[in-house]
Amino acid sequence: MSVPASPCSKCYLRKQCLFYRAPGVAQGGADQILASALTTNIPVVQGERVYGYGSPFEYFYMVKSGSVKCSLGTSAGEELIVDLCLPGDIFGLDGLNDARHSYSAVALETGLLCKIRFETLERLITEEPCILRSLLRLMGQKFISDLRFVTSRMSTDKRIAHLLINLSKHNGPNTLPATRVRLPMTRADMGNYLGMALETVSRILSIFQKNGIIDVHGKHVEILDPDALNRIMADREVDLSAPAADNSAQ
Amino acid sequence: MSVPASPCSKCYLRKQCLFYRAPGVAQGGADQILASALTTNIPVVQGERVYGYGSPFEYFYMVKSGSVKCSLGTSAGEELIVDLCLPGDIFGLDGLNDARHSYSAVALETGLLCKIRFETLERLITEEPCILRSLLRLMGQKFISDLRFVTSRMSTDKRIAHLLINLSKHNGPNTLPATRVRLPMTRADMGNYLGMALETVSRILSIFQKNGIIDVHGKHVEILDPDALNRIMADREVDLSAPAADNSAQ
DNA sequence: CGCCTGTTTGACTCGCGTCAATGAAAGTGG
DNA sequence: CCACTTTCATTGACGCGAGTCAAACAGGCG
Repeated sequence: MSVPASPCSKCYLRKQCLFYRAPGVAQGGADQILASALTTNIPVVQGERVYGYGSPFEYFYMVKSGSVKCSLGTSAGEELIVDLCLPGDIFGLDGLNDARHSYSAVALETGLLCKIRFETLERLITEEPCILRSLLRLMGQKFISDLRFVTSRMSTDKRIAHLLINLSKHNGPNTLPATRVRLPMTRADMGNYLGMALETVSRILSIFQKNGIIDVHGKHVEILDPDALNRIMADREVDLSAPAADNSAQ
Repeated sequence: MSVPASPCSKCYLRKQCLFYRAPGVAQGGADQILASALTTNIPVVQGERVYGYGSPFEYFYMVKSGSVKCSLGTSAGEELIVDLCLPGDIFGLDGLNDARHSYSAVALETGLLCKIRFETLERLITEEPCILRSLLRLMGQKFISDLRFVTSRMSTDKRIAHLLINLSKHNGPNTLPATRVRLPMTRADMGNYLGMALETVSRILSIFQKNGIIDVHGKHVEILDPDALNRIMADREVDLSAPAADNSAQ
């Protein structure tokens, strides 16, 4: 083909990328569509706001590296983090119901984003119906997030276990091994996201550490006993009262 | 026109109906599209399951009268009500991410539903792009539900106030006045939906009643002091310790 | 009339939020 | 390179909101 290779054809996330893996689109065709519509590798630094509440809705974004929090603001000035976006995740869908964003999106870590203009995507959908399927499936995924169940039903230790397991599952082959997790956010943000006080986050991480389940150093967590984490999350009895590891030499 | 009038042209919900009010579609055209695609006035009785977890995804539904709860099941057999659908609301979008529903939908009250086959809707989108806008806006609305904020940040009395206000706002001109609310669900379901114990629901309703804010009789609630409800929700100090009304004769 | 489901109310307990103080780490300027 | 400031994290003490357990009550239905 005489079409120039899209920048996505070598992206390490291409297998999980919404736009790239649109089912039913021949790869060459998808590349062509992408090359014309996507803006790739947009750098963002930690704390940078990608968009704010009420700002005009123009793009869908994807996290290529780093992480992004999407949060909802209140009249009292508090925030509620409603979505945590890691590499491969999409955000920006909160602008769909009117022409403005109802969340704000802030980079938790320095990284790279890709984006596609919504109008372009709409046009592409009418030209290539299978993209609609992809988009709807993607939105469906965001819908059935179990976060609401986690925050409204699970005890605080279960919530932390849940988050740790989720983060470790998110580690791809190109990143850390599944037993090493980098917490992308502060304790305050974790608490906000999980619906608990930041002190509780810290306390539970300490308890897990005392029991030899994990090893915490700031934002870096080593999962020593994944089974224990799973047991905690699965509601089976786990004794979190007595230290299990011989940390006495410390 | 020789096209027969669609059953929707006289529906009392037509102004808020997703399919009917698709913007940019000439009314006659919309009617025609609807007549061919919608199944209207499907009766459901209280407790009837419209679809269950894992059942094949075929339709989008709309509540015409009555109410429907959408809930997520857990391995332990509990349920979590994630959506409460009142007349004019859409449900069924939980089937979008794969070909099966991830929620179950159960009628809370006897009423009528309308439905549209998803495949048909997909085809209509490619023929009439403005329907895509409608659908996406609708999905966007579901996204930015503030329920997560309510359940994870507000105290239990605020949550109840929030629900009562929402229900009263939902009363259309054809239904009850804004000061009269019919609770569509049991205390247990309310608690489940709002993330609290059913006893707490009952207790708070009683407290509101003692303070002369509402008058409760089973599922029927008369809002005596809407301002007080709004103040409770808005975090301003409201004294809920002493009875304000002269109910001593009771 | 008794059964069953749903509601109300009380008593008790405890998980976790709040307040507070200290410690560690990271950024800032001279 | 080292003081200073600021942000972030940890740990303890304390109290309250709300869950759990339990019992009595109301209403609907066969």
